[in-house]
Amino acid sequence: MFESSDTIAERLQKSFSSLTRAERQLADSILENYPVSGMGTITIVARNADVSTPTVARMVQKLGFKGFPDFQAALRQELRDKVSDPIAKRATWAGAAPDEHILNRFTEAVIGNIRQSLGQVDIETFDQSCAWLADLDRAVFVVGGRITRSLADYFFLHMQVARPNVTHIQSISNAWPHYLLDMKKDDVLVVFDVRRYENSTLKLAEMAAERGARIILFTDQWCSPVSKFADRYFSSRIVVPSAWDSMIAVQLLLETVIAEVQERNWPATKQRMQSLEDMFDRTRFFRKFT
Amino acid sequence: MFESSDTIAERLQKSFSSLTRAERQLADSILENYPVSGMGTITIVARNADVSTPTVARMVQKLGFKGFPDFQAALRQELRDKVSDPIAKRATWAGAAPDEHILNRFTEAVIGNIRQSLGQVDIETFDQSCAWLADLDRAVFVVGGRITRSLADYFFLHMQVARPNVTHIQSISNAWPHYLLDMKKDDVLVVFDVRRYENSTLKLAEMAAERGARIILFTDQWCSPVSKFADRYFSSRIVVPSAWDSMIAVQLLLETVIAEVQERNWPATKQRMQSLEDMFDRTRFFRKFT
DNA sequence: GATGCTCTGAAAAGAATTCTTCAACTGGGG
DNA sequence: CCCCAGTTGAAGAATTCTTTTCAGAGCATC
Repeated sequence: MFESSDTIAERLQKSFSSLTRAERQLADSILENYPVSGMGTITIVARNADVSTPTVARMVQKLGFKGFPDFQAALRQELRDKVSDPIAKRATWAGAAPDEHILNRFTEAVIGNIRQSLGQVDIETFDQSCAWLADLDRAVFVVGGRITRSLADYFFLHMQVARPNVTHIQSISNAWPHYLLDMKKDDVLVVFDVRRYENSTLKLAEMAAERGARIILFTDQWCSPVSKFADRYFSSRIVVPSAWDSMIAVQLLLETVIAEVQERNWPATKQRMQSLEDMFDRTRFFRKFT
Repeated sequence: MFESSDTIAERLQKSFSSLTRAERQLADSILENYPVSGMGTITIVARNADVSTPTVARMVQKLGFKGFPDFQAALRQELRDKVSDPIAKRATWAGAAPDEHILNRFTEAVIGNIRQSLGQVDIETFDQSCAWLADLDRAVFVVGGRITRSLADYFFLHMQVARPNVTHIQSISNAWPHYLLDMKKDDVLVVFDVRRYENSTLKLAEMAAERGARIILFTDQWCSPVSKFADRYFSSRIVVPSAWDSMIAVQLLLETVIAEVQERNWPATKQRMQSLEDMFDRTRFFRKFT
């Protein structure tokens, strides 16, 4: 009678003529605020439609469901499909490869991560972080961990272009405390910490906080314990179909922060970039074209 | 503590830092497919998040609800409001920010880059590159440039987990030629080179090619001259609304390659990861949870 | 390395819910 | 006017869900 692909709304309309008076009343009520109205308990759904619970139970069975919970599960699934993003469901990314190719599966997951991570970013956090980083009166320190050291390095590199007074606290040595000597109140410490969270990073953050530094943390969805000491933090989703984690969402935030900081300091940044170019020209490390 | 006007998503984010490990796992699961994931019974919600039912009950109380049914009623009300809102808010990435905010503009550009870059990937190139990298008879060398050194470092780190015999040719010294001594025919050299292309990288690639190494190149859309010597290369779009370039598309390809190589060598990779974990446990550099 | 603390999930008690039965009702036809 | 088929809702039984209790496990501290 029903196609298994039918939505519940379709089933209701298809069988509307074979429903009794109270059942039609119920169907109307469900369709009226579809699909939310069907989400409560059977008691609530019944009361909203001014019918009795057995009426609801009977009707969902008429619709081909085993019982009310079965009906509701179908409704939830429908909503899930509907809400899940239109962009996410896009055609495959690497057009030449089949859907199941790792390129497509991986990219799909990454896009999802980006969406989620961006959706959770607090704008005030972003703007304030950029303001601190663009403030030339504050020195900037950057520290990463085992996995995130390359992110820290990347961030350091670009901050260095945008402004003076940036220090990368290399994670290789135990000389960390030395850096703290130069850290003044209101200086900025940018911390990267993802699973597995590192004890030494936590200690460093704690001591920096004691010195009155502003701490900006980039972490994953499970949130590093450094957040206790952080003035602002960004948490990103990093799960991909793989045995380890993807840094893409973190890097995206990072690049955006860099872009914004450079923008805020544009005159200075521009001049620094120019000087850099000049020096490159003179050293001939780089090729001008091709 | 909470405004009564706060959405549940906001409450979850606000109090995320005060949640425990299992609770964060749960919060994450609820946010992942918001708000549908919170709609089932407490048992279902708990199972989806891989936590116990008491954890769910405890968390919703922390969020200021009287119990799970109360929480769910609030969720339903929220969904009802959202659905009935006639002006469906246009989809932006960072929903809280206006369209013109740098977060949205930048992300939009990055997604475009990813789409373009992925669309141009040749599957044979991808598969062949992974095959070479997964072949334990070949040694792997990695080299980056000024900007790409952190990408090279990231790649090196993860390759090292997946297999033995990986070398990162650090760009800091002039000791490059030394590495060539160990490079045998059919070994693999992974080169990163984006604008401005570096002379020393080009020279290195040329000499490696002479020794019969397989060269895999990651470059930008304008294509480094190293491509002359490369057996396979990936070019990615890297333009963003900023004075410099975005490495996101490159990094995405990179991570996908890593995922595939680890997959191809899974038994070995798994064992190496296990050993690594064991060593971490013994050194106590890392925290197991929280 | 031992002690105290917090957190977590298993299990059970308590509180809903869902389902079933059955009597009452409605409206049409004899 | 009465009867009957079909429908409806009240009440109880069975099930499922929610909450509480409690013991074990992991982390921090000394």
